[in-house]
Amino acid sequence: MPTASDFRQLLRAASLRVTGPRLAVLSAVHAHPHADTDSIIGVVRGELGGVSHQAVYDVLRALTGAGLLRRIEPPGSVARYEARVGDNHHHVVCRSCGVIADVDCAVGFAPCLTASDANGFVIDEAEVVYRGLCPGCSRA
Amino acid sequence: MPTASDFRQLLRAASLRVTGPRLAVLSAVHAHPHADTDSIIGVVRGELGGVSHQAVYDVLRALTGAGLLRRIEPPGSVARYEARVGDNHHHVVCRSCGVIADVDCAVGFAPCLTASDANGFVIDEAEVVYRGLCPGCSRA
DNA sequence: GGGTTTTCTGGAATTAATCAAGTTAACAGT
DNA sequence: ACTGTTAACTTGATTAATTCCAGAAAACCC
Repeated sequence: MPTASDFRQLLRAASLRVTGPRLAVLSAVHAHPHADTDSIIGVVRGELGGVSHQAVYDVLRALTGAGLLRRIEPPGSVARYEARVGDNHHHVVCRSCGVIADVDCAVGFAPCLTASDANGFVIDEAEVVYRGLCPGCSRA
Repeated sequence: MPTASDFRQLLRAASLRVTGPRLAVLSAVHAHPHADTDSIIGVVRGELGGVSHQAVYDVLRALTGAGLLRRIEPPGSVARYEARVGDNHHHVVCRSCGVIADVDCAVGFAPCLTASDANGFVIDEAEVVYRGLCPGCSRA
């Protein structure tokens, strides 16, 4: 788990000002992968006290834009954020309880990126969402 | 393009009552693939006159549940609907203008369904969203 | 430390979608 | 065809997530 000083460096490296809300959001997302905005607001407020929801929205947007966080929008869910960036990984969503887990790319390269017919689109990324049942729900 | 009588049969085969709003929604989604709910409401009202938005929401849910329509939720967009169901096809979203196009599965079978490590999940489906630039935007 | 620029606060507004109660209409069975 | 039952639709309010806005605070370059 990175330290506050690591987060500070990440922000500086991205030419972003170092602020309390930003450090707290980075820490919260590292500690709670796939958390939605509301949960992150809760964690951040638990750490810093009063922080406006708007600040968290702004921070999430800035950090996502800078590539320090990744925003995912699973079908049937609000936006969620994770700190694993830069590696080509995907997600599996449980049909029953909605829990999300990471799934590494099966074949070692960007999966399915070579679509047969892209209708003239220039494709640069493919995101895969798997659906199924998590270990707990598949037992029940 | 299917006729009103085709839609009627589809509804009956799914044990759904045949109503004006349902026929109009089926027709609208066939004519406008990847349309969002608001656009569909507009098309349906143009055809039938006054139809409540709630009716359209209800119809879309019923038809999706019956497998007559498919609901997609592209990142950064509201829910959209399409009439192509039952074939394993995916979508490409233009980063610039947001237009959506169909992409057939590259390899002929469910792509990437064989994830290397699924964390114990029982995976039964994989949906792929490609991102890139549409022909128009890639020229500009 | 001072000035500039970005960020945060507080509150209102927007958008998508759902909920709820009552009315209307489809269709199965006579 | 007529009627009863049940599903579907209407109307209006409500929730949830997110964004917009103007002003106050604070980060950081010098």
